[in-house]
Amino acid sequence: MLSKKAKYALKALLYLTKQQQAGLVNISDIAEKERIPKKFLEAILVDLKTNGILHSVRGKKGGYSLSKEPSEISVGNIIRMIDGPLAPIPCVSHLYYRKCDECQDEATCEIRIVMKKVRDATAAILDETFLTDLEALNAYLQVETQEPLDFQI
Amino acid sequence: MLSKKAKYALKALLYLTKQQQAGLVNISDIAEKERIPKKFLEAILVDLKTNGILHSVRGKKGGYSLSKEPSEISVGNIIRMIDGPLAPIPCVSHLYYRKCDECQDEATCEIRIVMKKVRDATAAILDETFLTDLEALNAYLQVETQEPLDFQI
DNA sequence: CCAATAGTCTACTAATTTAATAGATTTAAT
DNA sequence: ATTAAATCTATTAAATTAGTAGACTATTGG
Repeated sequence: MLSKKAKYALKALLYLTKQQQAGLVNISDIAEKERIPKKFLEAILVDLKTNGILHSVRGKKGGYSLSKEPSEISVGNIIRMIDGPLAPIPCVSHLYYRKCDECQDEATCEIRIVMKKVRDATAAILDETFLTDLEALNAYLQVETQEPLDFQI
Repeated sequence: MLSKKAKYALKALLYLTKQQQAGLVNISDIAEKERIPKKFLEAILVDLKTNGILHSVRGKKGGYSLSKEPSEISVGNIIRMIDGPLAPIPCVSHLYYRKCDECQDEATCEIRIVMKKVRDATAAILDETFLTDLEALNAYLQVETQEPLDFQI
């Protein structure tokens, strides 16, 4: 499950992507428009800043902006920053590899193989979806609302 | 993240699959061989029984066995029984659909579209991997241990 | 029938993670 | 100097996860 924190991060970053030419955007603005608890959002933005994708200016007229191009910030990156590994079990993570506590022998663990497939499929999607893609998708959905997309819920 | 509980369930069921012709297998046996805390395993097995994939006999000489063919029990099924939806957010789940709390408008939520892709890719793998597949994989890994598989960790 | 063995039920607890909140501090603009 | 904004430290509340304890019930074999 994606945490609320990660979802808030995605929403905030997407908002900043849309507002990119507006310059600095302040926390209260993001919190209000995206309905994110302000204090919680504060912590999230500091986190994203520490991870190098946000830039901030303090004081009056201060605020946040993206410090990288939205075409270079992937959903996978963002989720990893907030929630950690995409992998369903630690032993199949690329960037956060860890031996599973319960695992007797990694080399002959069948569960591991299946979960590796899941992690690879997930990463293939999330690491190739960038903020610009979400922005484009949003624009599309706004217009096509009358005629809904054909995927099944 | 897959919970330990779900992982224990998978291990227990795989053990029962391997022991299928041995008839009934008791909790202590599974717990010991798979190194699962016995009392915790008890609860898990009751859960799986309630979900209709295990059969049990009480009393001396009692124990557990699969109540369906291992070729009909998918990893996806098992995980859903223990951890709930495969979907990373509730609004893209097929079997456990729920509106996301934070969501203002589902129809124009970009995050939803990406997460739907992830849920579909995950389900495609887990719903098509059955206990028999894991068993076969295990047999393969046991033999080929000398020459490891060529996938990357 | 009774002792041993094995599943079942109810209840609790402990640890961890998630989702915040409060309040003081620092920085910059006007 | 005042105001608006980010930042830092600390705490808390709720939920989830992982596990434990102990009494109860059913079956078998002597």
